[in-house]
Amino acid sequence: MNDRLDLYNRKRRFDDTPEPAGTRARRKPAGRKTTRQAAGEALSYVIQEHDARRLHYDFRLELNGTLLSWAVPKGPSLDPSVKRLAVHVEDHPVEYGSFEGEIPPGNYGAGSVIVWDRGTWEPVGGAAEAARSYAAGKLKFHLHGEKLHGGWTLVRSHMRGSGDKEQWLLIKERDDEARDESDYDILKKRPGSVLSGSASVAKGEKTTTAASKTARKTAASDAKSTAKRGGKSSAKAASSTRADPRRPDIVATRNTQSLRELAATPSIEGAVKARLPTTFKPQLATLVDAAPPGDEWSYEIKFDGYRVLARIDRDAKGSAVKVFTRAGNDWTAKFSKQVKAFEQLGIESAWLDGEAVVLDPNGVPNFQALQNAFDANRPQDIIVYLFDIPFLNGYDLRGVPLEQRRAILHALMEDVDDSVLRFSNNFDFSAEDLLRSACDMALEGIIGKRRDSGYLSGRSSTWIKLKCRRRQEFVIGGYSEPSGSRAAFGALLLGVYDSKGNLNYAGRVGTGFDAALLRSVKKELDAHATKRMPFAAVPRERSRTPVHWVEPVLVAECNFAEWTSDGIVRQASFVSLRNDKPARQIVKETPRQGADVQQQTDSISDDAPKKRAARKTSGSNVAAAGKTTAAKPKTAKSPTTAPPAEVAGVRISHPDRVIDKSSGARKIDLVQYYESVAEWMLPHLKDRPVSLVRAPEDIGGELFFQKHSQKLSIPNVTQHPGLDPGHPPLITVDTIKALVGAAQMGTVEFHTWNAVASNIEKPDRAVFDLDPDAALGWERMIEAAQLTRSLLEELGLTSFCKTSGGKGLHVVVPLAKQAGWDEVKDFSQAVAQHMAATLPKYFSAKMGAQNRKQKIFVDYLRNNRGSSTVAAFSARARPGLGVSVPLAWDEVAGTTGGDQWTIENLHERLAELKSDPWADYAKTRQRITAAMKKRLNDAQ
DNA sequence: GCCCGCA
DNA sequence: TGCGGGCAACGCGAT
DNA sequence: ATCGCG
Ligand SMILES: [Mn+2]
Ligand SMILES: [Mn+2]
Repeated sequence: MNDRLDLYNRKRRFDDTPEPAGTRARRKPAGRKTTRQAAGEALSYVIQEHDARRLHYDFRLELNGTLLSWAVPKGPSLDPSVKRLAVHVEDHPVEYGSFEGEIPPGNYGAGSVIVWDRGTWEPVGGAAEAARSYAAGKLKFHLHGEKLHGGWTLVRSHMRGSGDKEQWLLIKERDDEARDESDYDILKKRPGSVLSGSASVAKGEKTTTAASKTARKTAASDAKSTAKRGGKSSAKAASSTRADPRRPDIVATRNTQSLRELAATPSIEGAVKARLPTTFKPQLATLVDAAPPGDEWSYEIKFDGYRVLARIDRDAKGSAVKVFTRAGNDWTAKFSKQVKAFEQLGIESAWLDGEAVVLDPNGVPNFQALQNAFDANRPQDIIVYLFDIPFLNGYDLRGVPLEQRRAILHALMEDVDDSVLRFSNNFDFSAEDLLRSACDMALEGIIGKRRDSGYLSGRSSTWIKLKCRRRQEFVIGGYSEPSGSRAAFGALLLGVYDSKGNLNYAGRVGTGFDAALLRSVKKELDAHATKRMPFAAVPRERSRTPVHWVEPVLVAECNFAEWTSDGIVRQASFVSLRNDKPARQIVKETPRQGADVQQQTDSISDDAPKKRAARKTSGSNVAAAGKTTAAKPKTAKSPTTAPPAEVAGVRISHPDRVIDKSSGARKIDLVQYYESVAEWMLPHLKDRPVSLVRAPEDIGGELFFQKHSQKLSIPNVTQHPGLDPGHPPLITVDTIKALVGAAQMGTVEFHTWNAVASNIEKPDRAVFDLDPDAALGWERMIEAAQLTRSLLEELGLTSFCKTSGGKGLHVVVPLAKQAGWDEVKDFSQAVAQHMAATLPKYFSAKMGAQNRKQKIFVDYLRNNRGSSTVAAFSARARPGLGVSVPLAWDEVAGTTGGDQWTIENLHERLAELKSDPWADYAKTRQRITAAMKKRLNDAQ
């Protein structure tokens, strides 16, 4: 039986998509040949470019009446040295090979499909042999397509892809058709469809695939062509049509040349002679949910990037150009390429305002890519879009209308190197149209600015931002009980079906309802109440209130900010119940990717990457006099603590709340524990960025991980803006007040980075986190720690041991702040791998439970930049509230478990200690040497 | 635990 | 006023 | 290509 097409047919709804329905592979209309090869006909070959969730190329070869298919994420390469991953996917009907068009949202594989190449293929050894080769996992063949020719190999790798997908590799054979990837990228050189007129290649027109896919519908692209047609400068065009007639506009009427002359001494109306300030605060946009009426606004695309201010001053001693973040951090060093371009603007002095972005392969600004570019120190990948010029050549232009400032800026940028510096255009469309286009293109939103406004530092209403919200239907699978005075229910539990028919949990929505809606929705919920949990897997969240299930038949339309990578919606807001669509058809809709923003718009701005907390370094240094200074060990529980209490000068709310049911420990006990160990603990926290595990209710309830300062919520912690680009400041806990303050805020665990804030790129320690298979006895852990120590010692490194407070031990290696993150990480990986290689019965260097059966996982991954490990003396949010405790090596053998000490009993140990078991830690001066690396290398 | 957005 | 949601992100390894 | 884990 040939059932290979069943899956394909099941995944699609044929009444709803323009794709061909598969006829049975072998059952054909009368008169048609049984199979092509039987008749000696050539076998067809096709590559379809499929712009689905992920852009990929479907590589298909006809054999035995169907199309064998692989998804090749990166497409084919003519370079024999380049292997391209090809994920084996289900067979497709032969007819599908000529399909080109849109697969509507909601259908499997939604997105656009074009036939990128087609022709015939010829298996080496003939068709009969091909079936065997295919089964054996190695196909050699020749292609006769319009784009691809010559010999190719598809080989099944030993690797396995996700699901039950086989991983194959697509490789060009060495022959006359082969080309070096670096000198000929066929995907770039021959984009587009080989069918019909959309083959831009035919005309030799250079078009990116993303642009060709989306250009047709975006207002932005129209904007560009309009601007292009209208003249050299769209900014100029804009101002000439929009200038306020009451104010004679000396800028609007000028051409570029004339504007540049004007720029040399911009003493125009509104400009004031002024010295160039040394610091400058940017103007920020206010979030609004609807565009204001009227045409006084011009719009720009909101970039998902990082706000930068450039200061140019040729009179300055030192370098003329400096680049600052919004918070005023000097990031000049990260923008070496851009600095050169700034120098070439021919400006004497200025403040320039813009946004740094990295465009992803689709031409969409991508914040993650930007971070990567910073991390990898690749300034050449970064493009700075400039949109304003508040100071120029001795004049303060903040009083000059926006349009005129921008016209001058644009003129100045006429000849700039646009690979690193660009002018960000504006669009004179209706905000609605532009926003829709922007959202279509998976951009974040748009920025509106009053045409006639001056430049106002800080948050203001003359700049606004309109954000894209996603919107789609969800299946309601349950609801949580209301709390307080809320009626009916708290939130709806949402789900979407996947292609296999599983209803996957997709988060919850608890807002957007008014009282009437709550009531009417509840009525529906009650009508469909069930004991049966409808999701494929129980949602793994911990709900604040109990949940109830309903049959998965109700459909809720919601809007939301975005999907998380876990398939959960963020910031969902209820819109309405829908009964026009069967629940079974509700699937995750993915926004269309693509749209080369750079080509289509040249546009830009935004106020800042992500929300960033307001600046504040709180007065943690104001030492509270007397009683609360040094930790006076207050070990025992306070017998009766009348709420609210005060500890170390910090008010403690709900002191008597039980936070650990298993031990009965109360919030005040944890707070007092931290107060009592502050003296011991603070040296481990000081100046070290910290992530917090917080449990505001109790450790059995909702836990969350906090890496950045949340607005100003935790009192007394120190904030470090700029260390983690694009995020609110990182936090350090440097004082007892901060420590207790954090505990007051529900912090249970403190996890520290392997570097200090003052030298964030140079880790000062490496950590080996020994994680045991649950089945192993503690002796094995002791032995493992000692073996780890021996190896390190052998290499010449002194190490220190502490309990984890949970199940294992940590071995910590102090290092001089010398090597970078990568080097330390690579070294620690080498150590872990060496251990796994020499004692494979004892150690594994691979994470994952199945790699650790009867073994101990040497977790070196804690040594990544931004990773953290639970700090010494931190409690753990687990039953019993274990504590991570530093040990002398000669004590290790006598330990009984990773959670041997708890917030309850640690004081006993501390009271008995004669000296700090880690007394030598601070004195240890050592670094990773080439010799050490070599020994590890040679050994393995 | 607290800030924010929404009713 | 009171409620609910957010409060990390990234590498690794499996399938 | 995507999921789950830590
Ligand atoms: Mn596909
Ligand atoms: Mn561990």
